[in-house]
Amino acid sequence: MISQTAEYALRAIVFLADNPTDAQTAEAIAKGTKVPVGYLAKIMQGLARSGLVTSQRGLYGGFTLVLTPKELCIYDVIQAVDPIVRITHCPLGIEGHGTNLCPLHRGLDNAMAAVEMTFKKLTIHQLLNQPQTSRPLCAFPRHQPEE
Amino acid sequence: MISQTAEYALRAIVFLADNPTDAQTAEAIAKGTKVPVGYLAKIMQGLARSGLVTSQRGLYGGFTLVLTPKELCIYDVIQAVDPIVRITHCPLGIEGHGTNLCPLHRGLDNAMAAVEMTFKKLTIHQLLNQPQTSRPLCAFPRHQPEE
DNA sequence: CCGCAGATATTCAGATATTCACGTCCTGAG
DNA sequence: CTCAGGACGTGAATATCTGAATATCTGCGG
Repeated sequence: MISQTAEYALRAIVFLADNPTDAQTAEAIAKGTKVPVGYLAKIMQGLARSGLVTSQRGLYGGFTLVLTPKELCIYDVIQAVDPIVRITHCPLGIEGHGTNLCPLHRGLDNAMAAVEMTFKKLTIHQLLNQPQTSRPLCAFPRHQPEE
Repeated sequence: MISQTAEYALRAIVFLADNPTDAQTAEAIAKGTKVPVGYLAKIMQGLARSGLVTSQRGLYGGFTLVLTPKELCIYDVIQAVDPIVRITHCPLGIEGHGTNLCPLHRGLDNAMAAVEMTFKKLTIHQLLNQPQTSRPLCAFPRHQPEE
């Protein structure tokens, strides 16, 4: 349902949102989110290309969020790494289904639309400050960046 | 988002619902839904094992729906072929997240719950008799089964 | 110029999609 | 009752795609 890549990307974004003071290196993010370093690097590149984060090479380099957690929703992240693809035309290639889909795919697409809506309404800020649950984040229960 | 397998399974189910008079052979379903025969056979076996369809070997054999289209929802079909797996515990293995997930995965799981709900509310019957769209089904716009 | 850190490329592993061959069971005819 | 053919059942083999790991290159700062 939700790909591993999306999971990782979300963890990384949340990590960045939780440590906004300075740029976080790929290694630091990987450690804090328990994601394989090499793979995370690739994911971060994707996020950078999509404009969600900026990357800085060299000493004291790393990744930084472009938007504030309030402006950033889960949908943006997911769309950046493996996009939710809506059904725009009949997969069977039936002619005449250009504008209006057949009921089957209409229904499926409606479901996808519901997912999109859900993800669009959820911001990173909401994740970090949710009222119901106690813990602020999975891997790091309200710790201070050790330094 | 929705796997190819689920797509195929849904097409097959809809095909059966649209031709309820007698058992449909795998080949017939494959032709009517433009699905590779061999692969569809395997999918149908899965549906049979899940109890959604019954199979009959021999001459005039084939597959038949067990429930009526009104009793069968998309969720059942999808769950039979590649189930939607809900997040029940923190993928990071953080202790103390047994009962209440961290906000991130809580949010993701909520999204999945929304999908589940959407699929559970959509019956095959609704697909075939949707008011908005004109065509009853993709591959076969209100044809009579040629015999 | 040298080391750090991201960028890129290559490779590997696993899952998914697809095909094929053979076995097994059912039906109907003789 | 038997037999032949039709149709599902099962498993293996193949191809393709995605996820993941590794190694090398490029750019930045001191």
